[in-house]
Amino acid sequence: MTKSKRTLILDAALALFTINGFHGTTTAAIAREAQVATGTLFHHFATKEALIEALYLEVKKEFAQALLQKNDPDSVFPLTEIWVNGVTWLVCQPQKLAFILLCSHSLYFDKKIQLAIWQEVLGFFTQLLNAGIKNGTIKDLPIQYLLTTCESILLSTASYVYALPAEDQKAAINSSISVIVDAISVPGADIHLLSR
Amino acid sequence: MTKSKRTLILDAALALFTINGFHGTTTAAIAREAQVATGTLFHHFATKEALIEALYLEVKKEFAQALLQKNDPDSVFPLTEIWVNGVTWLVCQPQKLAFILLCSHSLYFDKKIQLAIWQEVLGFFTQLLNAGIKNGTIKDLPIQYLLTTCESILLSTASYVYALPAEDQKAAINSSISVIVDAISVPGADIHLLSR
DNA sequence: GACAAAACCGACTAAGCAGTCTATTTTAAT
DNA sequence: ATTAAAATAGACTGCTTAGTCGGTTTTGTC
Repeated sequence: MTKSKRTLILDAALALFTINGFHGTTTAAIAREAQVATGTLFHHFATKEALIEALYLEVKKEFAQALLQKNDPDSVFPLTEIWVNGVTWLVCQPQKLAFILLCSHSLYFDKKIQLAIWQEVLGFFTQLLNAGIKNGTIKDLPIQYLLTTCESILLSTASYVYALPAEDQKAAINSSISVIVDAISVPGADIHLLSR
Repeated sequence: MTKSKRTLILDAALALFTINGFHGTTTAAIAREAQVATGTLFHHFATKEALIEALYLEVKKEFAQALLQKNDPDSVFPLTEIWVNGVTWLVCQPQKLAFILLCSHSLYFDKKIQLAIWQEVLGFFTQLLNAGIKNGTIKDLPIQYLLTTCESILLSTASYVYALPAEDQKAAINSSISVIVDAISVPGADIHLLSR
């Protein structure tokens, strides 16, 4: 089965947005890149903004799934596994990383976009942090602050690691674990308590 | 002395950019907000992009000066003083915080903008970190990674603190110190070594 | 006060863009 | 095979917008 035009359009949009930004990318350019007529583009997406929103939803959904992916069936999703999942996925999907970065402060999205699966990630992570606070491994700071801190360090770490030569990336990801862990956990506490 | 038109234009641009973004703000709107003719705007700034660049330079310069500001004459600029300087300034200048956030991933700036004073900040901070690595207080990670980590935590902390009620801000800033310090320093090392 | 230079004004324009419209092709169901 | 619906095409349009231009006012200097 060949890729649908809709997918081609989204792929083209992702590529162009991450190079030229939302403003710098015209719908005509997206259509051209996708080898599709502008009419087709607007058949699938009512407006340019709807296209951006659809792309945002898709990327965020993929990202959420990557974060919650279970690699080790015995694992119970400790913080570090989610961390490595996240950085690794972002580094392997640099366009999506750039897109998420672009969206994060773009002001293009007035209204909050509902995204069930992302709420799930947030909920899961919140639970993990709360448990950690309770058992004394995570600093007793407002959850919201812990979440935004994790997110911003995650994104900046991924950006940094991506720029590295491939052979250094794995080691850099491992080093980054101590940064996030020390940032939010109580000094000296037993990290492994977080696994439960 | 009354404000120059040039300043009025920059003020208006800052206000509008942080609300509607670069694309969402027309030069006509900036001129209107500044109570100035469009001709005047283009007399002071050759193009819209030149205006954005000028605004960026000014804001970044102010920010750099705020970071390096000496409050305590006896102090030798330890990391935490710079940190508190930075967060406090950003929280007190929310428009400039929003603008810096906006610029940080905007793709509007193709070429690197030279900014002597910012190089100075970076140089100073780099020196501080290197000294810390040498005396075992700062983690032995690549300077570039330490710098971007500090910057991203700084910005996300400021965003978070700004959203808090005024009476909680001071405490939140103090809590944030442990986050940045633990993130980049060697667990158990004597923090005060950093002051030298 | 005469003169030039700089600052200022706002109507105007040329280009670029999102989105439309009508016509054509493909898909799928009966 | 027929037919309706969905997908596709691309020329076209009306609006928006960055930037211009000729003229006017302000500022500073001798």
